[in-house]
Amino acid sequence: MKTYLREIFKSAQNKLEYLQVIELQLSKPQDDTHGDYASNIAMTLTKKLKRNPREIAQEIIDALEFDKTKISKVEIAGPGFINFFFTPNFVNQIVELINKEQDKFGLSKKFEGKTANVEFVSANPTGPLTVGHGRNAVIGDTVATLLEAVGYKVDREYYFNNAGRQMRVLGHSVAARYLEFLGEEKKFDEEFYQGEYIKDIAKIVYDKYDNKLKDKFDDEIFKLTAEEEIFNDIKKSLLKIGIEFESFFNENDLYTEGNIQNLIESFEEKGLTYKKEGAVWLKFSELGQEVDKVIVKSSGEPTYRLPDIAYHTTKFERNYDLIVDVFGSDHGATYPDVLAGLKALDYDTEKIKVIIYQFVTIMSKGKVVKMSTRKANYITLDELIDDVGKDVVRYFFIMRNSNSHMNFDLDVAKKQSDENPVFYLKYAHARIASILRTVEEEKLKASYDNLDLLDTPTEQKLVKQLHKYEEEVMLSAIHYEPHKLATYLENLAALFHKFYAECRILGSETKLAEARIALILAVKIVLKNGLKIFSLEAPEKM
RNA sequence: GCCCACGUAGCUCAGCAGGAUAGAGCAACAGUUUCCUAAACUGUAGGUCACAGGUUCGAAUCCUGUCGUGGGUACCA
Repeated sequence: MKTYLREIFKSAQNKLEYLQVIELQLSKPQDDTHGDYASNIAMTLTKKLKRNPREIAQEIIDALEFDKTKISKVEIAGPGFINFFFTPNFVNQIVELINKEQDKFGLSKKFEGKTANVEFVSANPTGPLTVGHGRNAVIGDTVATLLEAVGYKVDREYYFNNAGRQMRVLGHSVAARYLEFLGEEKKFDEEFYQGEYIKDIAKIVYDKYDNKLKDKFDDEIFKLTAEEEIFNDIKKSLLKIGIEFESFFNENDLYTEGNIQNLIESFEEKGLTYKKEGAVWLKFSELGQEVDKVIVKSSGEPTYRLPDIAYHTTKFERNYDLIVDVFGSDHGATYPDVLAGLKALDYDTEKIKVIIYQFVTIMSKGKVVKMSTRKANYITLDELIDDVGKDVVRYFFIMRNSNSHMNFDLDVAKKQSDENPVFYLKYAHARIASILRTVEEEKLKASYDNLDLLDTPTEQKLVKQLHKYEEEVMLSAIHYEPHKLATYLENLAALFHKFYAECRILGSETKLAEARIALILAVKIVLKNGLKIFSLEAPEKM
């Protein structure tokens, strides 16, 4: 529809010169008595032409030449909108197209040949994934799928750090629990990880080594066993919600491969570093940041900024066209440093897109649950999945804008899981499947010969919603906003349920029934394709 | 103090690439099953789009300020 309008406006440019210089904006009016598409072009021209907008609108309409079998009506409304109404005959052609393309419908080749790296989760192996990581995981995975839907070849990447202070404390925590097994009361330090899983890991060490590590509190075994066990659990949890990574990137490799050292030298060569109080500072103030910051501590250890920058240089060296990072709002202040550092080294930071999502506030029994991995007062992602199911968890985390603070009432989620919107979507799909089973028994089949019979307001709304699918996928992908597609699918399901209530198939005249079957087949395909982007099941029965 | 995000119906949130009368779900109330799945549909009620200015033909949407909420502001990651 939109393409056709652009075409007829283009041909009219010869008649009206002012159409050549102005950009044509087409919008979908909220109220359908205002047509299928509206243009504000006459209003934007008022100033330039110093004429009444309605008058200009009339002049434009007179200059437009269009096919009467496609456009049924063009009218001027309100202050000077030009409203276009399409014929069912033209609009309904999409039904056949969708049925022809099946699961390819909605996919785009716009970014074919381009590669993207999406980094997400990236939790260090110090404990099980929590509900908080869940939002990160699902946003990252869904954005990756959306990018694939518009043509990108995507690598999902998990970045982790198995060195450093956090991990030392983890090792000590296990060692302390291990000593408890041996009956030795080593005081369990307050900074140790409190979770029960530490005891499980200590038990594994004990089973393997008995009491041989009794006097080796600092032995690497504790840390290594912990890392291995915890990572296994993390991968299991991820698999449980349908997420698999192409690669796990170990921060430690940046040290052993020399990336860190090379990076420091690069900064030095550019004259961007200086020493002060025994530490190495980077001149962030010359890179558009407020103050200079330490990149190597006086102890000789780099701060987190250095490996983060070095890590991103590897992404550039791996030649990705697009680099996406998914961070919680607690990292909001660190990524500008990374970008500034990369820019100083002449990397094209335009390729980097950072998605910052706001934290999920977990409510239980009317109270806010404060989460801390170390203190072990958290709800794990596994527990949540077991409680409400994978699909509800996934949908819950992408149905809202990443920028919005989200409240998650655990009690409500458990109690009302039946009323979750995800069931509404699935039910629409299952309902169609059910109709199709019945229709088959009645020996009725889909036909595209009389699609123009689908002309009631309800049917037209439903068909027009199908038209929007491709654009919604594209917009959700290029703006990294999965929730837009979720809103779209809910609207589609609502329109279908309304159609179901108003328009029967069995009992209708055969030609109409066949056209309606074609329509619901198309709706089913779009629902299924949309649900697939979210990695949700599209059930045939419920 | 400074930086980032948010503030829309009782609750959870869409709408924010400026457009016509601000939407959905839940909760409340009233209806709809001899008829393809009632996990559905229809209707009623519910709003100073935090507040105050500005930009313009037009602002929930863009800009400035104020208030409120969350996060950040380390030689922790």
